[in-house]
Amino acid sequence: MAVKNVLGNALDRLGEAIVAGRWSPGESIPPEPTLCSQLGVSRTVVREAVKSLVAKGMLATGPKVGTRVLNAEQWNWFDPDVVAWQSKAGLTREYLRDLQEMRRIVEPAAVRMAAERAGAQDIAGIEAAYAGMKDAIEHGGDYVRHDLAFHQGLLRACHNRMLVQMSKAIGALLRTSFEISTARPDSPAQSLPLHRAVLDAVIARDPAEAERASQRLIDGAATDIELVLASRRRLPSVSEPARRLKGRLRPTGMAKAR
Amino acid sequence: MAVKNVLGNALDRLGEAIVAGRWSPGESIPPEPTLCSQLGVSRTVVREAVKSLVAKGMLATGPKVGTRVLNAEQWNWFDPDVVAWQSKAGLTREYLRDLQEMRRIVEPAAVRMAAERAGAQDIAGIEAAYAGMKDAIEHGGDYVRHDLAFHQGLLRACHNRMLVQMSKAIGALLRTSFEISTARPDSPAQSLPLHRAVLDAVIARDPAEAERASQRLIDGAATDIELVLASRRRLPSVSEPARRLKGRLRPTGMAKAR
DNA sequence: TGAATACTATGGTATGACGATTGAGAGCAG
DNA sequence: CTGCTCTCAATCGTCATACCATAGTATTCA
Repeated sequence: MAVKNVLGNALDRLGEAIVAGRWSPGESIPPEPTLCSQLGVSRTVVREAVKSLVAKGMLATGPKVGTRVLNAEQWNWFDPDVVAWQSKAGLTREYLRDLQEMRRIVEPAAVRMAAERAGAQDIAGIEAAYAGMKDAIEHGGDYVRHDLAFHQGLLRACHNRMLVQMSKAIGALLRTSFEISTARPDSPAQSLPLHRAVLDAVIARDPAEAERASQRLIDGAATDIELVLASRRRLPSVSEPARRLKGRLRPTGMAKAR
Repeated sequence: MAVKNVLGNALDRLGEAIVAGRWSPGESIPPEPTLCSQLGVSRTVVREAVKSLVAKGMLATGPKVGTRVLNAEQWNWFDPDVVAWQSKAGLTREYLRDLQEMRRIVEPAAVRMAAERAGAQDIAGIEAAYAGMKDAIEHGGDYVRHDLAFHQGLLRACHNRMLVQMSKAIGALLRTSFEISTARPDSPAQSLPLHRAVLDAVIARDPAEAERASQRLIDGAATDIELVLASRRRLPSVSEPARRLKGRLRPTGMAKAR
């Protein structure tokens, strides 16, 4: 875990605040000098952080008009940072729904392509991830990490830059569905054979079967998530203003573990 | 068309150079002072431009190690700027292929969802775009713009933030497929009824039919593109270094139309 | 010869100054 | 009193400079 530099901290805090709904879309965030004191950094850093957020489609700036928060539809939802901030701020119902729908559409198709195109290296990587998952279940260990690697390997094996992009976002979904399986400890063990089936179909170069197996795998995770979505009274929602943070952002500048 | 500020120009020139393959992945771009003189701007601007590119996943920086170009797989391919730069640098075979595959997967599914969820406003927008397309064919006019609006409206009507994101990238593909129809002037007229069919199915709230109609529409465009891909001897490719640009970047600082 | 140390190139941060743009209120005419 | 114009000021945009932090690289010494 490396420590982040000053800019990284400021960027994260701003990004998290925006994603958490600290300011509603269209609203202006405080002017640069104010942010400087609130974040405890120089104007240089504030400006570079803002520039990064502009680049991610979250802010728009203009002289005199201030720096405004854009509508969430314009954010780069495939950006790893945006995904991380959203995950930290709390996965809303809408976000999980969007993510799940997207995954349901993209992953089976990508797996189908992977069955046609995966190279030996791709398969070796996925096989290693599978071994890690199995080992984690049998002897304890970091299951999520290998699960992530499995799906990411699958997505990468389709050799399509656009589709690979989505693996980052899907990662957030996987993390959540594992969070959930805390309540259902048998979940990983149950889904392991489903993973195996996908991998076997890819190795056998059977696109149709690979697609079906992938769908079964995703549907299993989907029901898990829906169970929890239904059980939780309410999820933290972007639409409810983060009134607790109404004061200034905490101006701590201490290095943060990543 | 508004004029861009200094940062916008510097950012575009850097972004275009990177996308055009001016430096290969892993290679360091010139140090900041060099970029300052090459681009004719202050270090502040160079740094903010670099920060934007870092935010888009194209660069990584570190003290002493320099600023390195990341592998193209890590770029935010759904970022409008990245798409624009790639389009300007020349659409490579691989890029068009990736884009087309992605569209083939996503758009029919999105249209299916749109048929279930589209509101009156969504449909009104798409209907207006269709009218624009028809008018452009019959009386001349900007066909592409309305075609873009049509598909973008469709994607937005599915009310899924992730899927909406992709409309930006698909726009680049549509522009290309229209560029192509210069060689086949009847193409728009032929595809108009296909568009109508999609819209009708959405209005009728018939998801299955909407999906099929969308597939027909996309396949039509796909064959057009493949024809041109096959006819062109070779497309400008990122893999071939942009040797013509070997000297310094042109240091013109003039305002540019956007 | 190898390892510890000093050096240096390069990005990271802070500060101050001035320019450019535009929203908003003041002031004037009708 | 209403409506237009015009000035003003708030805020971002750009530049310049200085110094710090980090990590390769060279140098020196055992």
